[in-house]
Order: sequence, then structure tokens, then C-alpha cells
Amino acid sequence: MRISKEAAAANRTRVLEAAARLFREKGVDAIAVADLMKAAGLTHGGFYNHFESKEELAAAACRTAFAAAVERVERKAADASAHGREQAFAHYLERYLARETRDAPGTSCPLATLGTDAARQGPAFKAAFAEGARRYIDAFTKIVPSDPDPRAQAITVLSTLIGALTLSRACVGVDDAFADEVLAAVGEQLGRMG
Amino acid sequence: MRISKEAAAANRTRVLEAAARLFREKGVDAIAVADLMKAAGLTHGGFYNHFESKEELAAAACRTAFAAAVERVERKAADASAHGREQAFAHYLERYLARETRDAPGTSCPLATLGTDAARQGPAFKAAFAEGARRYIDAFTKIVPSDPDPRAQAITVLSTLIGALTLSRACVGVDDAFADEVLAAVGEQLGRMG
DNA sequence: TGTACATCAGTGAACGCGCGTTCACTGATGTAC
DNA sequence: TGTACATCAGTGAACGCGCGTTCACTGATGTAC
Repeated sequence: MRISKEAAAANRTRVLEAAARLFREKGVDAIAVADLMKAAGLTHGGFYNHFESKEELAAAACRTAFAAAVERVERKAADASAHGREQAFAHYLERYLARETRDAPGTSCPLATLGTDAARQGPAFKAAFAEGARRYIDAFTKIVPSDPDPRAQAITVLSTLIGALTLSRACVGVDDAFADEVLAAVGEQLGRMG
Repeated sequence: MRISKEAAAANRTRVLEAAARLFREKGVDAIAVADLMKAAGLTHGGFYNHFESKEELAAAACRTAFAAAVERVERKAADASAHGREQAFAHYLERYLARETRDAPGTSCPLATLGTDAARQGPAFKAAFAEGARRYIDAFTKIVPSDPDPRAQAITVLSTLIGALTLSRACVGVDDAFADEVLAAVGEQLGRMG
């Protein structure tokens, strides 16, 4: 049966959001088109009414994930100019390195969850990732403590956060003490910068 | 035809080494058992004479990758006590963040290449990864510049390196300037610590 | 505004393909005598 | 040391399954009059 344009657009959005979440949780290769459609309350056949291929959808989902993430950083950047960088930066670190963040990869930083996927995916996905990463860093540069080279500092701090989350997620469940130690150690070391 | 014990053991080793390389390059899910056997010069049917399952092989390949990597760090740690930490640390950073390292994930640091896989794989793989990560950090703690908390510093610097390599690899090929900037920025920022 | 029909989002069966795994078979190796 | 046979690593066909993608069909929506 045909469906209203608004309903179709809402379906498309739900598929994209499911993809942005599930790809971050399980990886692009581990999630099937049918899983995505099911998560959006649809059947798999209609997928190609919305997207040309799984590859194109993956790139779009990457953009969706980054859009939300960059917006969060921009909001923190607004806080930084209103209430001071130190506080905004400290808050940012605390949330980024929280156990709840680590245990919810589906809604957390795409740099940490999709970076390795991007390295192994095709050019469309990589391009979406690279653009998201650039925007993320531009926004993050406004939060980072002042430094002779704030952009280099933003890149470095972000690399540290990405690595810490990756390491902690890799080990959680089999060595929780170590997984937690990583978050605590990095939080403490970066905290000294502020 | 039956084969000598030594030849069989050599075949097993070749499969493991192919897996340690290919899993790091393309990811565990993207490499088929048949690809591994072919890379070792064998046919796929014999796989189960050596390994119980792909899952078990993946955990063993993770241990193989870490064994070589930790040995490299231990050698650097020996340099560090012989010729001073600053130099050993500086050399380590330079190699870790080199473009050649970034462009050869199959032979480079398993923390950066297998971390996201570990987060998504089963407990056997995660346990192999966690043990490798602990050993890597124990060795790396001997190289890192002195600090009130050298272990926390080792974890933090390693997180930074992992994140930088991940970010640079994700973007290389679609935004080489940005991919190179990440390596340069992190190298410069970490270089100041020494 | 009401009617007639073309459009097209969604459905579910079907496609070819590659995957992990199994299996009957081969024949050189390793061993018991 | 030499012979007879059991062992078992390697082969390649075959298995069931899930994947991405296609397609004929449905019927409410959107549009032309």
C-alpha cells in the first residue's frame, strides 16, 4: 500500500537513525539491511525505495551520527565562551570518559566507534567520516584549554579520548578492573591540563 | 596425503601469521577462513585439523599479533634502560606515528587495529586482547617519561597513539592532508613531554 | 468539490553468492612388530 | 633394519544459512480533470 510522503520520510529517518546506532554498536559489516529495516518497523524489501545500496546508507548513517555528535560539541563550545573553558572542558572529559558512555557505543562519539570501520570501508564512507571528523575537531578546538597550537591540542586530546574509549570497550566484560583503570587514568592525566 | 609433523606445525604457524596480518588489515569479520588458508598456501578443508573454529583461531591470531608487538616494546624498554628514556621514547613515537606504520596496519600495533574488533567479538577474543593490552602497557610503562604516575601516563600516551592512528587511517585516501595533520599534530604535542 | 486513475512506499518470495563447517577420500608419515 | 598397517594432514565437493539485492504485487495517496 502507498503511504503519505510524510510517513515515508519518517520511515527513512527511522532507518537512518537505527543504522547510526546499530553500526556504532556492532559495526557496519555485522548489521544486515534486514536488521535495520526491522529496527525501523519495516520489512527488508522496501529498503531500496530509500537508498541505492547498503554502502550509500552506511555513508548517510555516518553523517547522521556525526551531525548529532558535532551539535553536542557546538553546544559545549557555547558553554565554553559563556562560562569559561576550564569548566566546559572538564565537563566534556567527564562525560566522554564515563562508564555509561563506554557502555552505550550506539549513541556515543562516532570517532571512536566508526573510525576503524572507516579505515576498512569504501571511499563514500571514508569521505563522510573524514568530513565529520574535521567538523568535530573544529568545534572541539573551541573547548580545549589554551595552548600555543589549540588545533593540534584538540586533535591530540581527541585522539587520547578515542583511544581510551576503544581500549576500555575492548576489555570490558573480561577485565572490568583494567577497563575502568583506563578511563580513570586518562581522565586523571587529561584533567591536569585544565 | 599425510605430511610430517614439522610440516604440519609450519602450516599452522603460517595460517596464524596470515590471520594476524589479515585480521588487522581488514577486520576479523571481513576475512574468510578460505582466505586465510589460501594465504598460507592451503585449501580451506584442512582448517579444522588445526583450529576448533574461526572464533578460536581469531583469539589465537590476536595472541600472535600481541606476542610480536610486546616483544618490540620490550626491546625498546631495554634500549631505554641502556641509552636513556628520552631517546627511546622519542624513537618510539616517531616509528608509531610514521606514515609507513599507518599504511601497514597488517604488521602494526594490535591495540589500534584490533581494539574495535575486540569490543564487538566474543569473550575468547576479548580475553586474548585484554591480556595482550595489559602486557603491552606493562612494557610501555618502562619507556614513558617519568611522571608521578608512570602507569597512568603509559595508558594515556598509548591511548593517544591508538586514537591518532585510528583517525589517520580512517581518513587516508580521501583527505590525505588531514590524515597527515593528525600524525604531525600528535607527534608534536607528545614530543613536548620528553 | 468530487471522481478516475497513475503513482509509488511497502510486502514478502525469490535470486545468486559467499560464508563457516562437515565429510569421504587420499596417500605419505609414523609406529608396532 | 625391514615390513605391514594405522594414523592423520591435506583435498575438494557438499551442507545449510544468511547476506545484499531484485521483483511482481498491493492498495492508499496524490493528482488531473
